[in-house]
Amino acid sequence: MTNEYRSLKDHVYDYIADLIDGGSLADDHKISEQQICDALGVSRTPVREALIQLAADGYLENVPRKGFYVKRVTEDSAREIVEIIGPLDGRAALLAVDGMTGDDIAQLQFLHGSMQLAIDKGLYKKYDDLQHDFHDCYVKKCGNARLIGFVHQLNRYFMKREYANVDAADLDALLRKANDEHAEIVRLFEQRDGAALQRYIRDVHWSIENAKFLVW
Amino acid sequence: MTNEYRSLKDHVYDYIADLIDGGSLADDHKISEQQICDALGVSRTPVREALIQLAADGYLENVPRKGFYVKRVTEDSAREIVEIIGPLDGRAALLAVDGMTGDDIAQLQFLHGSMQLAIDKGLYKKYDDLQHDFHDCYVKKCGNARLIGFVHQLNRYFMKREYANVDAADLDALLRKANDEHAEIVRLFEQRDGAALQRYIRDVHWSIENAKFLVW
DNA sequence: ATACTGAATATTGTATACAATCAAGAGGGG
DNA sequence: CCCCTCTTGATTGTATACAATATTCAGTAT
Repeated sequence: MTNEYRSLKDHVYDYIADLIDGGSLADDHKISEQQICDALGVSRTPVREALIQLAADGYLENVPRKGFYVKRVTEDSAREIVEIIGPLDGRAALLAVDGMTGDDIAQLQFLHGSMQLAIDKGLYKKYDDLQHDFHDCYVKKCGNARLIGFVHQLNRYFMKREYANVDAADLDALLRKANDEHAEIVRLFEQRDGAALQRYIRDVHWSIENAKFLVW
Repeated sequence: MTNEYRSLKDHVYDYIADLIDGGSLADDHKISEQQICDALGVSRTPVREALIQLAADGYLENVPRKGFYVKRVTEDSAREIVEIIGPLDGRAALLAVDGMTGDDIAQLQFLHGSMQLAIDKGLYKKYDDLQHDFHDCYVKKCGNARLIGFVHQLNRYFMKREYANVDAADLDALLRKANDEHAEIVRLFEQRDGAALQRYIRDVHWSIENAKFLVW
């Protein structure tokens, strides 16, 4: 039996993390400590502790004597993420492949189909949600908690993509190409070819050359 | 002119991080908040804030209602690190290669020579220090702060290697092989062959197959 | 000697208090 | 009208206080 006690700090952490992940808090939004205190009925101590942890985990940025701000995706941070995610996601697939059940692979197929549908209907936000689920489907089975944490931290930013100033036809083509790659990934999982999976995800699906087509 | 204010929390963070990195705090050691307060003459508030950040950064483990403990390298965490470091270190080399100056490469050569000397003299701890410097020499030039942070977090564990229960001859052979690989890495940097560097570091130098020879 | 019990002590988690700094706005001079 | 300065109120960073939980240890029973 593990220790299931959760401190107020942990509750505050979840509360703010959910707000950010759910999109309720805009980028660069300044966190008001007082507002959190009032909303949850706790003192500033656990709130500040949660904010420090959120900052360390990449959710927030702490400007000394100014406060905590929701970390926005700058051009620089987007590049940083694209430069790292391929090797990590690919490695996760390699480590996960042996543990994937038939149900897991069926789930991948389902998500691939759902994404195709989302593209057809122009539901780009929905596509991003599904893409997140798709990659998480194998990442979470890689058996490496630290790797899972790294990938989750990076994936949070992909959930924030905005397609506002992108040509619709370009975007459509971009997503269709990406989803064709998802089909290939499913195929390689079916074949249990870990080495090929790692290579394909790392060098093709997340290729640095493709990065310039990624949009925020 | 940037904001160079450093809070007490930041000083406490550095103080404890240095203790851990310097090896003054044994694995599993329980951090005494009061002891830190007395040593630095501050109250518990900034100490606790620093401890929470250190835990989020992988230095410490927080057991609810028990306290903060220096994170030890278990068999599991060692495996986790070995599974991740290759792809990241290799990618860092790829990104760094164009920015490496002649001085940087001379530094790599020097460190390679120093490591050879350390092996000859049986100074294995010294070897680990130099190895850390060697990899840091290019990692820090990759232009990706997040990647640098990840690799540093992983490298901390390598600094903790203990060679107590390893056969001396085996260890000697192991380190000589590793340092031969360092020579090849230097050569590839001289040739500015980023693609080959990435492959070699990821698949040969940090190959998962080699992992079983790594010792703690 | 070992294993239990409970009081005494220490430590953690949280609330509150206070000093230092920041942000916003009123008023005055160019 | 714009810019500067000063004042006021809000916010951050830190110290202290206190309640809840954990640890230690003396005393007792087995």
